[in-house]
Amino acid sequence: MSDQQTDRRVRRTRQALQDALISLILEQGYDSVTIEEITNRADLGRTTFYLHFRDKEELLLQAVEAIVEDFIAKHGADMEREISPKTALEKLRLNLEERILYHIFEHARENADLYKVMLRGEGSSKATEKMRTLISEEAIKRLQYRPGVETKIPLDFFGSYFAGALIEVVTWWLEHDQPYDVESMVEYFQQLFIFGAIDVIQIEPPAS
Amino acid sequence: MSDQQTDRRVRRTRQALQDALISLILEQGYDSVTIEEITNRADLGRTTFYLHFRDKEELLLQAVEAIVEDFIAKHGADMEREISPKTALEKLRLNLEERILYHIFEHARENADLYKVMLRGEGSSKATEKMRTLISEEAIKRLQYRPGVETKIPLDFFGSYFAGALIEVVTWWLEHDQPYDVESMVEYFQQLFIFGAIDVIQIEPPAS
DNA sequence: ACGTATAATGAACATAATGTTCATTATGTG
DNA sequence: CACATAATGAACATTATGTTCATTATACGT
Repeated sequence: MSDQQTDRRVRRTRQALQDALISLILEQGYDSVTIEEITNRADLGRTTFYLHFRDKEELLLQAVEAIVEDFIAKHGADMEREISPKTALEKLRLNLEERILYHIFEHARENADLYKVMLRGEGSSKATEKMRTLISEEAIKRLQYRPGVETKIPLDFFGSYFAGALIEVVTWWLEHDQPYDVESMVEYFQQLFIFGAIDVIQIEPPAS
Repeated sequence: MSDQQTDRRVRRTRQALQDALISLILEQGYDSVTIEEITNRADLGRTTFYLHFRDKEELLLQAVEAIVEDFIAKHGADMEREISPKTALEKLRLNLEERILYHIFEHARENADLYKVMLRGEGSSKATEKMRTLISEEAIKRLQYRPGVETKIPLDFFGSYFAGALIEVVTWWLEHDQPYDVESMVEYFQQLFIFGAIDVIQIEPPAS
């Protein structure tokens, strides 16, 4: 976990700067945070900042990378497992813990502050952009591995749709202080994504 | 359309500032654009900017409001019409021109530059936020008007899911220079949203 | 435990953007 | 054409950025 390579002082300093930036963004928004405020909050000299990062954005991007790496370290194996071909129905029968969606919501809950900043524009746009791309690519990868698939819906369209829906729902959930538990969120999302809104939208019961 | 109330000079100035900001954002990103660059591009004195807007963000937000008002002026009627209760299947039978989704993609195409800036973080986060909220609320409104609806999926969840998916897909489409025509985009989106990914994901044919 | 390498510091400075004031000029409006 | 109001640009105060450098503090290997 903690880099044995880098000087302890460096690790401490970077972590302090990162934490300071996140908390400041949550308090007053990304734009208005100054380098001086960050270093004050982190109890460091202003010049120290420039020893490690070029600007605010670079600091935030590294925070995003760190959290993504953390997720992959913990759940990379699950992700590979879930990619192995299954029908949608089979996937629904997986245990909660076997579903990657479950781990995503869990991870978001555990790192709520950072996720809020990463996902919604309260952070820098490039940080959000990075997350979006990662999720979209992951969704596309899952689809590509299915050999027999034939569909008129283009892969990137599919990826964007999935990433957009997921990120927005996670963001909404965090910003409203997690009004439902993780299990429910996974349920709702899978319902809507796999079976669509047809059951939700229609008034009459489905023609059985 | 063009306010008969306000001085022609004011209209011209504001429009010029707006256009300058949008084009500059698309060239170099929101953050790095300065007031002076905006007024130079618009061929105006720097002080003139402060006669109309407090800062960059206010200017961009007004641009967003303007484009939303433009959409509502043009398609507000269609939106009301579509809200009148129909089953999902009935909705699919509507003519393209009767579907609000169609007009959304069309409007995005016609105002591609502004939409790109509004929707993705290349603009300020508050602008994006505003659009997201508007779309989410509209989606929720449609659902609420259906009296008999019973579902375990919370309304706000539904709204976020819809808004996230739609915005992301429109953004992807614009940023990739509209690789499919409007009709196809509407088709793809409706397919995925209403009937879900089950047809896309599964390998075996559905157990009929 | 010690010496060395390297990190953190704070003062100083140059540069650049912001936001305001004000007297003057230009331009739409009725 | 007269009047109201918009645009202008010079001047100025303020604030953030980013860099340099000599000095102090601290982690690391032996």
